[in-house]
Amino acid sequence: MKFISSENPSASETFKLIDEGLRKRALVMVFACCKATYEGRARSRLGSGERVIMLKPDGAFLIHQDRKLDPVNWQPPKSRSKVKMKDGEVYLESIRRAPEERLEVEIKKAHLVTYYLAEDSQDLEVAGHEKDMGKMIWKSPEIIEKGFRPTDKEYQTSKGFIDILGKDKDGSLMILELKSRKAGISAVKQLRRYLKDFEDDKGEVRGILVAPSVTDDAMELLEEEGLEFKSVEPPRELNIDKKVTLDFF
Amino acid sequence: MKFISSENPSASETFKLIDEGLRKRALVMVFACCKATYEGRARSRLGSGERVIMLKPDGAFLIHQDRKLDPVNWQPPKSRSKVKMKDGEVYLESIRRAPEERLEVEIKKAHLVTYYLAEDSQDLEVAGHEKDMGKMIWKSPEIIEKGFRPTDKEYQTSKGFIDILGKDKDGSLMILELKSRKAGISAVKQLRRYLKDFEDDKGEVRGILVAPSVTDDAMELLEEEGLEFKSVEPPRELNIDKKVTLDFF
DNA sequence: GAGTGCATCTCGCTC
DNA sequence: GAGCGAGGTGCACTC
Repeated sequence: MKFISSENPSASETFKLIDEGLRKRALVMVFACCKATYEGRARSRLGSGERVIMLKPDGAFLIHQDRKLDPVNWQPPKSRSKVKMKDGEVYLESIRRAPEERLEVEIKKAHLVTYYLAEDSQDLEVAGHEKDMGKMIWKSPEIIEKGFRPTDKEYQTSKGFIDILGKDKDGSLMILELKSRKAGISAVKQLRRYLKDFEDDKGEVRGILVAPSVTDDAMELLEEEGLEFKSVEPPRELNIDKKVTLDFF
Repeated sequence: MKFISSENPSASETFKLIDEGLRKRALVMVFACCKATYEGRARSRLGSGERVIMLKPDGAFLIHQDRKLDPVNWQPPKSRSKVKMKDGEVYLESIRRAPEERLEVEIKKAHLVTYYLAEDSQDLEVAGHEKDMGKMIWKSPEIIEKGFRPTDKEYQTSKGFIDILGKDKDGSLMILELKSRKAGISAVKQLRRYLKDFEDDKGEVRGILVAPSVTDDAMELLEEEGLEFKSVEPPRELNIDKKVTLDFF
């Protein structure tokens, strides 16, 4: 028994099915004409229309319209969902604490109510973000240049964390700012700020922006500031043995 | 006829229903055991498990697990969704251009396939973000202090945009940095950077962080830097006449 | 189409 | 629990 579904249920059937789904910690889906109000970090109101409502067993609550990728209203996991009947109408309520937030949905007419007992133990494997780049460079510093020796990662300064700190073959300090996608002007500014923390140092200090590419403005500013750019693609292998790579970074 | 639904459909029924839903520009929902691979800005792989798949008429594509608020895999609106049959199995494919991204889903077993013809003309009304604060202060500058006269909004500097620029009752320049939620240390750093652009000015320049509250570190840094904090809650009225307020900001 | 910055960002990590 | 930074961020807006 993977799911229970009811087409065009009455209000009391709707209530019963949602309540059952919540108690069984199922994934509840409701296609209905509804209204919603939200009050918390902001405040919002959504007039009547037909939407898909999703209540997940971890407390996540989503209302999806027929457009956009993001839900129009939502509550994050660990929120507490309830279903209620009042004056013959079904209401959904989701409350979050810290910050205090409240989402209320008035179901005018439910078209289809379903709950699923979804079995899913798989987690997503992803590759290609900044952390992977860091691991790769830490393991194979010659990607940056011959003779580069990284000494620190996530090195704390008064301006923030330097992704990778190291020395070149001549012993000059190298500050690496990593971006997994095209780097913009803000990445250059960030790098520039880190360099200021080292400008009193005796030896030369080099600042290198490491990214697959840069915007034109960013490249311009790099040259103005005497900073360098090294084109590096983030690694995209999914078959990495995680135990090994975690030791590296 | 609001929706068409089929319980435990065969592969060919699954294909037919999804194809029909896509052609009718309906909101298609599939509860199924599936696998997914994504390749684009990053790369990902998701092993077999039971999930809810949503295909919206605007091209948005979402795969939701029974946990988290965010979809585990997705494609944004304007992507092109297709359904295919290969070796007796149903595949979903969504392709986006610029950046080139591809999501493929292999449906091992569909439990419930539905498509909805959702009628929803309502848009969300929200209040309580930074822009609302800006409007409010522009309209009622005395919120900041008696005698404050704002002169510019979104004022461009080499360091970025200053939210509101103005003068106090003595003619000193005032730089306002707005945050609609608790401001952290980064907001203070941002304000400090803007001030540097005016430090050569003759008269006094005041920097004011305007937010409902600040973190302790942020308050500390404000005091160190001789900057000010003004506690202001973002407005939360939903009944604003948009035509009027748009003229103000 | 690219760049910039806000968001009820979410999510994961660290302290 | 709070703070900080990355993200396939999405999204609206400007240029």
